[in-house]
Amino acid sequence: MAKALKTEQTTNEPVTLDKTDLSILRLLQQNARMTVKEIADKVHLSTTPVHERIKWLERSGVIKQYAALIDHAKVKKGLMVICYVSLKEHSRNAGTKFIKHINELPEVIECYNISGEFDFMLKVVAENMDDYYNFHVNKLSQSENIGNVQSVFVMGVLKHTQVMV
Amino acid sequence: MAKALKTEQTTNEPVTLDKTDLSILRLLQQNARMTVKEIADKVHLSTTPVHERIKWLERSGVIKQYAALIDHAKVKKGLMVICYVSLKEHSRNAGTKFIKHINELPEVIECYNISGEFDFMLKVVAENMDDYYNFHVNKLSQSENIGNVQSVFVMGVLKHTQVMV
DNA sequence: GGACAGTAAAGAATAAAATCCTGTTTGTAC
DNA sequence: GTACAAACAGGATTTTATTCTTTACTGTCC
Repeated sequence: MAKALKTEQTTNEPVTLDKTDLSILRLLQQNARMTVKEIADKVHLSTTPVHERIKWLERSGVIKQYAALIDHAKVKKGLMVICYVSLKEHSRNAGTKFIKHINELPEVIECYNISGEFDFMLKVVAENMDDYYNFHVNKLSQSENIGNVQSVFVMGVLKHTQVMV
Repeated sequence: MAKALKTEQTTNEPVTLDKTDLSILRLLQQNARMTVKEIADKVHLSTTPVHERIKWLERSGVIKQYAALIDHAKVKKGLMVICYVSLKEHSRNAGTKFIKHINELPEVIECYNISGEFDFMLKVVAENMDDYYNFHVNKLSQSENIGNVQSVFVMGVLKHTQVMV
């Protein structure tokens, strides 16, 4: 049980994954509830090595989380908006404050620092247009450092997968 | 066990969730491996009702998937790019072909139909700039119907949560 | 008020899965 | 060939999920 003994902790270094690791990852990305036995059958191994590999993938930080994915529309968050934001002031402190603000807004489910005209790209979910307008005017724009904001509305989700390896 | 008897199948209708359902959802969005017992303790119920509620959330389609989330950088997919695409021709058939193409490209992990200047927004992961360039030139642009393509590079992930309710 | 139906939950029994332990196989260095 | 380590199989043990049975609560009809 070599991998089990590696004390590889969460650093930012990429790790080396063999064919079996990748097969296991692909299966778990699609269904995190798949049992070790089921995975073992699919990768043609017994449960022990599969279990050890999964634990190693968790310890090494390759698998960073197991999450239940929710149907937006079912929970009355049918509107998705991509929202671009530029700041007026770009000091370290101003940026930190903005990020803190974003993290307190539950409507914002993703936020990226991006290249180009705007500073940030946000993925926002809301119940409907009124709800989004309220978020825009009363929450997002409350930060005094917000410059421009531009909204792009998502009209349809064509692909949304977790599988990337 | 009222909810257990509801034969609510996956439609697009929003469903009604009470406080307890929302608490359970919040926990599972953060950690899909949390045991029924742990959840039960946190929501101050026994395992039975919690188990039944979870099963109902699955059957009704509120929980659409359990997924292992991967650290991009760890699996050598450190570069994330937001990619805008407009098509030359907008017929139903041309759109369908594009979507089919997108679904065959593993680098594209998300694809949205959007409002505004471009038709689609793609989230793409690649190993590095060369890898992305190769994707852009040899894969994405191979569709004969591609008009404009614009790439925005993600310089940092500031927030990425599954929790939306 | 009291019987009744419907709903929600607790507690215990059972089934299934994860986890751990022991030993075997395989490849490699000496 | 022998020693050693990595990777694995099979089975024992522990933990968890699932099911079953019983109890408690709520509102309605008579």
